Amino acid sequence: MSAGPAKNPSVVTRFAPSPTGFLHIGGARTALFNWLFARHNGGQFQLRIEDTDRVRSTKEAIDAIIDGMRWLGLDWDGDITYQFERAPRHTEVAEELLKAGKAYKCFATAEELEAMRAEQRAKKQPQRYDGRWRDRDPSEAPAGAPYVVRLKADQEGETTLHDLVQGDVTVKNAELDDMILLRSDGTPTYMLAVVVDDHDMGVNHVIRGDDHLNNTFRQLGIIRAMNWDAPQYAHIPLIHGADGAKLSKRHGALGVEAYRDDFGYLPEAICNYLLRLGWGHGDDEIITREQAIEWFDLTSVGRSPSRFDFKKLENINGHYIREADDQRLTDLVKPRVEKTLEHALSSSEQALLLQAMPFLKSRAKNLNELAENSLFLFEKRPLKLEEKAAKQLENTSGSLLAILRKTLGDLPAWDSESLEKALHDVAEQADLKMGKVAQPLRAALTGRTVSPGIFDVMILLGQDESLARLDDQLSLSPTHS
RNA sequence: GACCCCAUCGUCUAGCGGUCUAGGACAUCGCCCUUUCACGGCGAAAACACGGGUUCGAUUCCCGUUGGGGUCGCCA
Repeated sequence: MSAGPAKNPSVVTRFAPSPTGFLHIGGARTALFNWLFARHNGGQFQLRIEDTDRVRSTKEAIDAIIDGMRWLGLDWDGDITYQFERAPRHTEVAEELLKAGKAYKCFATAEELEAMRAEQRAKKQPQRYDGRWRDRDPSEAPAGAPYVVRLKADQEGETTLHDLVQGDVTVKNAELDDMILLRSDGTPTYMLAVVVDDHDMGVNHVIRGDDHLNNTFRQLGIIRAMNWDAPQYAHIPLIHGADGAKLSKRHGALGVEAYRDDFGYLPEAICNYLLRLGWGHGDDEIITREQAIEWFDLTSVGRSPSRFDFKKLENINGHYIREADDQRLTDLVKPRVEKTLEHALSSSEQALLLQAMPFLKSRAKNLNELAENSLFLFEKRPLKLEEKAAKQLENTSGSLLAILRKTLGDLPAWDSESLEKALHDVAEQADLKMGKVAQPLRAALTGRTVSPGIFDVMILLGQDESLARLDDQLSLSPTHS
């Protein structure tokens, strides 16, 4: 039954995106892992919007993130926390640290610091704040001069992080400089805010991108200064583009809504793909949400970055399309078809789409292909033939089409059995292989060389429409005119 | 430049000292099924980065090299 790793209902995870853009694919995976870990343990999964950057944070981005989370089925517990609203609390902690002598005021100007860094760069020294105000008294500063509050970080010893994914990572405390807690305008920085929020929200498992690994040591400094318990950390490797470099737009660094709207992927396919990127469960490839919840654990998360592979995503998406409910697919494909057709589908056309879905869905890897492949059902006569289809008909004798037209026209019953027999008879009489008969017929009926089975096509189209489309081609046939 | 992380087929991965003549999946290439295209089935090709150790024995442990990545903001 419960084959998965041991459960711990006290687990609290969170996803904390900054709303400066859409929910990108890497963020989606981080959210998924946090969600899975919480659900597996029967714990809590929280959503926190890190909107402390007032200039770059937008309402649109917040909506896009929430929309993306919902689409992927990643539901969170409780209300969304907006970090900016908690600024007073962050400031309070900074003041407390200041009072306890664990933080201090630094009056160095931005220009001064830039000069310091430039010098360090020139001397090929590590770039970090040199602690010039660490032991000076504020009275040494010009009256009323602006200042930032910095953490008085430990200079001696080293810190070892027991990361749930990366293992033990040790960094010398001397490597870390005194980070800014409060900006000169009094607003809290990200470093302070995350630590305080995670603590106050009871977050005990921080699962985030590898790019935060170095930050963790700084954050640990604040936690130590406050005498708080540190959460467990799990730094998951980043997703790279197909070329191994940082995920660029061209290589998939798009918002999840692009995967939904532009590429036509199903959320379950995205989740399955993302789950397998960096995490594995033996040889399992297709993993249901229930299995994922049951099996997910942090110890099986890989330590190396993985490359984003559209081909594999397409394959998985194709699998889920084949599995998906016909009505659901019809609803998803309808707007795409309507966009191409430039008019709304009538209720009978929608019914036809639904009826065709079982034959369409095994041939598509995404919803765009699905829509594209269904177009022949709705196109108005006379059909515009694809180049290959036109060529196919050119190479077909008009007499064969005429025989087909007559045979099919005389058919009293329009079901697959009758149609199959009719076509076989025609092929036999003309001494042709089935393909030589079916292909031109397909070209005439769909305008393409690729379609669902020819009998299915005829049934979907109906006898009248099928014959009419055949007539269209017959009237154009040189041997007939 | 400093610090940190990573390293199995083209890609995602299984492997947790002997079971490995290294398994699966995607992609690729054959064949089969077949009215086309898919689906499905069968098969092929394809990897332990390199060099040192440790060990009776390393893909698995340690060190180094190389190669990738991340971080060094009054951004998050």
